[in-house]
Amino acid sequence: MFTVKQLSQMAGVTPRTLHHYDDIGLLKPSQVGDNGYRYYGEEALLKLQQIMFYRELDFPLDEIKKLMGRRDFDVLKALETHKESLSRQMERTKRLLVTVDNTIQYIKGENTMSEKGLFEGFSEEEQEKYALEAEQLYDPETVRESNRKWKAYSAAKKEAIMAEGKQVYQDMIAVMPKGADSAEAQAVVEHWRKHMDYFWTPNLGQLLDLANGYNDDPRFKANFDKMHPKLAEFMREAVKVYVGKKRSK
Amino acid sequence: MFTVKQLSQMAGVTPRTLHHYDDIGLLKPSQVGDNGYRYYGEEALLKLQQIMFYRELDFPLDEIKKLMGRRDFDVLKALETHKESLSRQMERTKRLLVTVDNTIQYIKGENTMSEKGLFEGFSEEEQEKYALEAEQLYDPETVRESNRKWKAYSAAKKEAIMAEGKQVYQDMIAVMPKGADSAEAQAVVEHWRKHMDYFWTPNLGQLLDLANGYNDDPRFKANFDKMHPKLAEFMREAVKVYVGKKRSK
DNA sequence: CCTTGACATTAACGTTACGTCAGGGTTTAT
DNA sequence: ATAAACCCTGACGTAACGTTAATGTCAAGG
Repeated sequence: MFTVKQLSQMAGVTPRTLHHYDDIGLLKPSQVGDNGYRYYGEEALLKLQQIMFYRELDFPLDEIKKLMGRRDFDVLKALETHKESLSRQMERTKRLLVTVDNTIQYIKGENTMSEKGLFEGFSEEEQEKYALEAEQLYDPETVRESNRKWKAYSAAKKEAIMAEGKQVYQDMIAVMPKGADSAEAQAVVEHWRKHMDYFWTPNLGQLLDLANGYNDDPRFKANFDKMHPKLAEFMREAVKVYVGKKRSK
Repeated sequence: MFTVKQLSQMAGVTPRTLHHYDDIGLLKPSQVGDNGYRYYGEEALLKLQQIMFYRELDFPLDEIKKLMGRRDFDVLKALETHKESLSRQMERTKRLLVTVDNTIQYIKGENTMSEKGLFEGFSEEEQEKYALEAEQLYDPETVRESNRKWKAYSAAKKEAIMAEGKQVYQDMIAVMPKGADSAEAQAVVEHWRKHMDYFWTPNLGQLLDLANGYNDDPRFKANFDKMHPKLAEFMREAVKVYVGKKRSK
């Protein structure tokens, strides 16, 4: 017979944990003394080890409770289910990692930017850094072309282009009340498309990808959010409509 | 000015969430009416979007609170830290997935086992299934040799070997009180090593790997736990001592 | 026998980020 | 005027214990 402390040390948990398991009826002591002391036997140790095995797998306690002493088949099903949830969790974590990474890159870019006193949002370095990843996300050739084109511009020209870009987005915000499928919004999208020619000439599919990228890429998203919190989303909608109309023609 | 519901719908959260953020001082309303109603402005929407961005990355609220309106450099550090914790989480989940998978395999094996009425723990099927993974964990050639050897034995011989194996483990349990470095325990390890010859002849490093495998592989672990909850661990210790002594000679 | 230290008990609050009533005002539309 | 829809403030519930707090028990030594 073991006392709480003894058992807890053998199993590598705290006495409090045993109290808790007793409270919720997951692991009752084999005996209880007149003094109220809990006493556990060998079989309790085995049970506790089973419990801890499932705990390591992140099963919640009441799941474990239902699982213990069940037939293998049920356990099997539970494990399969659990496996899927673990898989989903991993996918999610993977995504989060990418996002964090992107954001880190973004902030680093923004830092260099402000150091160099460039106008906010799309510094040259940022463009380059972005290009590296963009090559994987989008089409490598077009991205490289975009970069070549951009670099060829003079500094003044660059600023003019950026300013025009900002204007486009401001226009976009202005027509938001009209709705993404309004004539006004569609006109701005048209303008935006022409503006893109400074970089490269996207086809309809790439236009969609770009609008989606504005939402999904945190560096873009952050810049758009600065202008208007709904801008990125609105553009996605508007571009979707635009492309839909163009294609149906 | 937006009411709670309006803002909540724009941002995709519940009003309760806004109440909560107000309570903890993470996002206060821009104004509060005489009736006690909360009213939020555009800037609150921006802030909320920021908050939700961090929330998506699984930052706890008080972290976000500290982070908001901080200089980029601090945010960068926080993100780097967070990235590491995400990485760790992913490693862990990866490990759990492997374990769950192993366990599922183990249970399936146990089922076939009992169907075929073989003695518990190490059925032939189980051996084979195990071999597949063992080839990746250990050395493929030796594992294959082990399998060839094992298959060559008659059923009676197999049972005899298994029985001897059980005896070895019982002996091991018997000497546990003496300690892993006791002469008695070391003698049993010696015996165990000879016993392994029925399968193959491990060198010292492989001996260690085996003992570790007893602890890390859930199918082995479960069988060992049936005999004694501390057996696997004790064997690891004893074998470590054994190998240490042999090597120093 | 008494004290001391190590151990045991129960009770109850703290943690995280809200969900979910409950009870009761306010605004808006009909 | 009245109902629908919305607002408010509590306050409990969640998961799995950690952490005091107040108090009882046991074994050993003086």
